[in-house]
Amino acid sequence: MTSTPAAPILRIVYKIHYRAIGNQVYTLVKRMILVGELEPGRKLVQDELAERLGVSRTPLLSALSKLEKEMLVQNVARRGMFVRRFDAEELVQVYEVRLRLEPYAARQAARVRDDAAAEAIVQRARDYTDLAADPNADMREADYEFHMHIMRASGNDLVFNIGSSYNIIAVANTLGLMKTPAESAREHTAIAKAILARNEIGAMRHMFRHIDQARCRILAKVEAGTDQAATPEY
Amino acid sequence: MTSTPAAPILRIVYKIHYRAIGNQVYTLVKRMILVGELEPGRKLVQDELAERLGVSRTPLLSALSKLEKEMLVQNVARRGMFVRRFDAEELVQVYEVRLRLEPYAARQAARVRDDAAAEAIVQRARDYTDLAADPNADMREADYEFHMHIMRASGNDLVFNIGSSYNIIAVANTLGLMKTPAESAREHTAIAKAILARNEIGAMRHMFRHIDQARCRILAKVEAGTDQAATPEY
DNA sequence: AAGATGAATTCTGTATACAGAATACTTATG
DNA sequence: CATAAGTATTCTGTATACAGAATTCATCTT
Repeated sequence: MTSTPAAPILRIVYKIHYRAIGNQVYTLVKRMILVGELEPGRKLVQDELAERLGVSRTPLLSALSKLEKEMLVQNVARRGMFVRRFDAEELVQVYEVRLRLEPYAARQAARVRDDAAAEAIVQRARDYTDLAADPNADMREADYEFHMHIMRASGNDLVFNIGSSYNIIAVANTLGLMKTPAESAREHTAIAKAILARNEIGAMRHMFRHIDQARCRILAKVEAGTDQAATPEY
Repeated sequence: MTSTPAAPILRIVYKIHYRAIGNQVYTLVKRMILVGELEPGRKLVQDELAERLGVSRTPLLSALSKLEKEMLVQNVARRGMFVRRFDAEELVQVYEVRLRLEPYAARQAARVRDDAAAEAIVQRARDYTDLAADPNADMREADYEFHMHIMRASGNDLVFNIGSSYNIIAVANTLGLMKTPAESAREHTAIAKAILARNEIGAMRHMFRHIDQARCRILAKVEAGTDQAATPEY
């Protein structure tokens, strides 16, 4: 933010966007998995996938390594990479993590006082609401965008990184375990409003409930008689 | 846990350990960074590092991709990979995340009722205490082991994965911002005892305080006049 | 002598090559 | 006809090769 007079400015200016193929491949494959084009359990034959993307196996390998760290693909030694399967049990774990991180993120977003970011969040809530009007729309992308904007606005890069890494948010919907879009839309709106109003506690609480409800819903499906408290202290 | 009679058992039995070089390289480079052999800001020249490890650049690239996702190295397009620099600000963010996840992990570990795991945690607390007797011992490894054992015992794979990915725990100590080993040793012991006693709430609270204190200490160093609440609700 | 210009070198990003494991296929064998 | 053995093929894991960007070094200009 502060100027650094001694720094060689040109370096930054003339550097036209260059995006390594490896990164593009990473984004593409990730998307292919999340939208279900590469379905869970499927083996990712490297030559095949590389050719399909028009690249060699080298950048593909980098991408798959990252996705492996994200737990989106699984590497079975000497057998290959497979799109990972998520069961409801694992989904619960994801929600346990989200339940701890996202309320904090929402609170920070409300605290940070970045009007542009707050507006962007409100806009994502609107987008979600608009899309929710269509009964057979795919809500995953919109949901992801809303939540990621909040994590971004929190100012905590690590939270943002974790959010985008383990964004099984999208996969959750695939399993058909989520609440109705209309319900979510209302909650998103409430969260966004609280952030815009700089209501830290409200943002945090709304987010907590939003995620906790989804979590409970999944939990109920996993098995009826879990003694898991509905709302843990932390 | 339940047996699957139809599954080909042999597959699992005869599969002798095979560990891809890529994974070994990943572990090695990570260690080299964490112990400071590859110091922050240093450029990782691929040929040089590959030769030093006795491998080609291909597996090294996979490893570096993963480390990039862990935020341990940074890739500057067309310039190379660099060991990332962590400032106190970023360290605070790490602690904000740990503050949300680790108390939960401790609570789960106390709930899970896995005696072997609980014993292992107690042992790590002992190891830490023993090492703390030596005034100029490097506590990082022991600290890491203690915390990771708890996350492992929580049964939540995602938490464990996040913990091992963003284990800037070690880097924290490097910056000399931590509390004294003796102090930590007492806290570790208290946490371990609570877990062994299946005291969920106690384990959670002890862990919370343990991390919160470290967090406050760092926060104090970052700048004296932060209005950040010492103990946020979530 | 300071700066600009251009050649030489280093190093990244990506493609290709190759050895051996895993798998599929084919042929023998009871 | 079912099973086993042997062979061919596919595919992973890793090494090597190569084009071009970035950097360094030497030379030239004013």
